Amino acid sequence: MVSKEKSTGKPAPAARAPRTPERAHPVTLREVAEAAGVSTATVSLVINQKKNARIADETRQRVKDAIRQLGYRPNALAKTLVSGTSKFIGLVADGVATTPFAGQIIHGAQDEAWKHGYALLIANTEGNRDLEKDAIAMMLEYKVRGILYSTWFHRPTAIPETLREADFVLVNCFSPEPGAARAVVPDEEQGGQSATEILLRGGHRRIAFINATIPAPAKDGRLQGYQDALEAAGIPFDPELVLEAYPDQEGGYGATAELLKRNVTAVYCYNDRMAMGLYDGLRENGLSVPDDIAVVGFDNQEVIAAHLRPPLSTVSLPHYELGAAGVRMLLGLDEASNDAAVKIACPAVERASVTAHSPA
Amino acid sequence: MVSKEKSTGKPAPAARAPRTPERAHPVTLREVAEAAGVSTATVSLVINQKKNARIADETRQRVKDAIRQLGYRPNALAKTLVSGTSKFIGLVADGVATTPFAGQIIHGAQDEAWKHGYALLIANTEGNRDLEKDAIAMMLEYKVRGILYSTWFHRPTAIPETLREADFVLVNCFSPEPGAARAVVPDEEQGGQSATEILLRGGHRRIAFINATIPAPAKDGRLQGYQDALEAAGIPFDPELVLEAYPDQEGGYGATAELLKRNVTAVYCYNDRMAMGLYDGLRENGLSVPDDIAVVGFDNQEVIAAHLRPPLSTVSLPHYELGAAGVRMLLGLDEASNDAAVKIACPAVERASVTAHSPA
DNA sequence: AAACTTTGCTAAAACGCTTGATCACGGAAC
DNA sequence: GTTCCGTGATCAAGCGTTTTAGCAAAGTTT
Repeated sequence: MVSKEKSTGKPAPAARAPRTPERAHPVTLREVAEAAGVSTATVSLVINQKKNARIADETRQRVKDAIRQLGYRPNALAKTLVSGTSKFIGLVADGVATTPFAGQIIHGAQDEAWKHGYALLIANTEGNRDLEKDAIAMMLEYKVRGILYSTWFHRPTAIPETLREADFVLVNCFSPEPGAARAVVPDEEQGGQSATEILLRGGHRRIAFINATIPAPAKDGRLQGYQDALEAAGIPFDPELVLEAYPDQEGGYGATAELLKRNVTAVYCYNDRMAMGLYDGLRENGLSVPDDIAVVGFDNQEVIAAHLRPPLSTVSLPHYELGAAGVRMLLGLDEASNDAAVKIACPAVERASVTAHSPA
Repeated sequence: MVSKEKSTGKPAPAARAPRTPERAHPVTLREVAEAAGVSTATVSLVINQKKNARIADETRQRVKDAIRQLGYRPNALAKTLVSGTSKFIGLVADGVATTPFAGQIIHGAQDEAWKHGYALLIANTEGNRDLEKDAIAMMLEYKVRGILYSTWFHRPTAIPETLREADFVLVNCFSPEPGAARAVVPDEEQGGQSATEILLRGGHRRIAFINATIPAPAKDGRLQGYQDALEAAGIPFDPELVLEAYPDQEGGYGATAELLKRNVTAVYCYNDRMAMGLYDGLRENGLSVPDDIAVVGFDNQEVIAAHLRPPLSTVSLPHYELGAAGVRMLLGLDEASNDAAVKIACPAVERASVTAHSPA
């Protein structure tokens, strides 16, 4: 019974299967053209809805039917070959997943790229310079429109040599050499100011700031913002109220004792993790948030901030926006110069760790 | 002074700039060939190191020099056009960033794809069916080798019609119709068993399980694993010890009172967020972890688990591995059938919330 | 009825690359 | 002095599109 069933006609029910044509080679323009009895040029014109193309309605319909019939999908690769410019944007990240943050950069970049008809090509380098070089090479070979070079925390970065072969934008990082590249970063000063203002609005006057020990743009910026907010409120800056600790849960916890000596009613922590530790420290000292001490953090690390008891007021790092803005800058839709990084606002997120009304 | 400086020769110092040639059109094979004084075929042969190509060493060197000189980058798009098969793998995710988890799937998929010479094309759909359709269409047009369809939490899913036009694998989800598709999911049963075993190894015999209220493969699987572990340890299953609560911090906190009535020495929580809430509840009742009550969670949500006080023992959801395994299945490197989802182990992560030695 | 104009469509080149077929040439074998 | 062979390189077709120039037929002016 295993005879050649070549010319006997298809026995299967799916006589002209529109889907999954046995995973042969994909349907091409030419095949559509043949099916519709026209030239490939005509099919192309129909597909691309060229306005000044003159095609009879009847023909147009015939082509459309053939396309549907065969389940034709245009080959985007071939398209870019002739047009010369691809519709790819590369995103190289030094830690896609090391942190919950990086995902947001991808997300923002992807949404924005999509909006303009671009596809995102991502590469994760985990900070490995060799991988990074390969990743960039790959992107260059795919003739990306440009590359977003991003870091998972805001910092200065050296620009890889090969990156310069492409149009590129730094995201969440910047070059220490001025004028070297376009960049988009979070506005740490404004963020620090907003964080402090949450406390000021709560009626607090003696506000401590637990800063990080490790140097970073965030360290300086967030402090500056704190000072600016105080100044705007007419409160003299007291260096005594600025502590420093390692920016994690342990650091926050460990800073409790020092903090309590300062006799403050409110604390602004460098980040949410420190705030989380501080919560533990305060609790152990029988103090409650926000009644005894109001707390704000920074970063809006959802999993922490939204779920602490009480939920933590904080300031968001605008990772989604950074990704999106990076794409817009790359495509020339947003203003940007090499001379100064564009700063994206860090919006305040108010929760229950600060009471709105003034304390005693 | 705005005269035509066309034929006056380049005044700029960079006479034969090897990098960034004024962002003209990219250097092509032909240009390299001309520079080296050979045919494009020869250049191609040199680049691809064809073994049975006979090229004189002298020529080979000349070509290589020209490539370096001009900063030539092969056009990967053109390459795939002629070879017929692209080097793309698509990843569609319903929540790249909604959760810290999804990033790990991307990461794993990207690393593995990379390893086999593939580039990852990602799309984030936020569960929007229209977006999803567009995303899949885009990937089909880029002639991807296949598509990874992933969800941010383990669940059954309907397979989008267009997805069938490609080779695909479900990642972190599965089709309710048996035999419909290859899939890779976390091994919830084993995970639940491992979580329970951590407590058993700690010497505990009366172990509560706070399960989720919302139905999910995880709910059933994690319970099953708990029962399996007890049975293996010769401990009769007591339904009284299984509570249910909404799987978040509030739920865990709210379950404290009920839990304390059960008179247990250990608790296994459906997830880390519940454990986080439970910590608060226990603390309010003057109980300490792990001395009074040992706790394990599930998910290994780093930001929580590693930073609670004490750090939480838990079980990892293998998102990275899911992404990587998905790619391997797609490429046919791992065994896989349509009949049953491949399960990836959820490794235990022991921290300080369970003491190793037996309690009173 | 001759001269244009419009309409509907196609031929063919081009995009950057790979690859099987082919060729010229010098040396070895007969 | 043919014939054969190995070496080193080129030719040319083809991958799936887009796009410009152009052609034939039909319609519109004079």
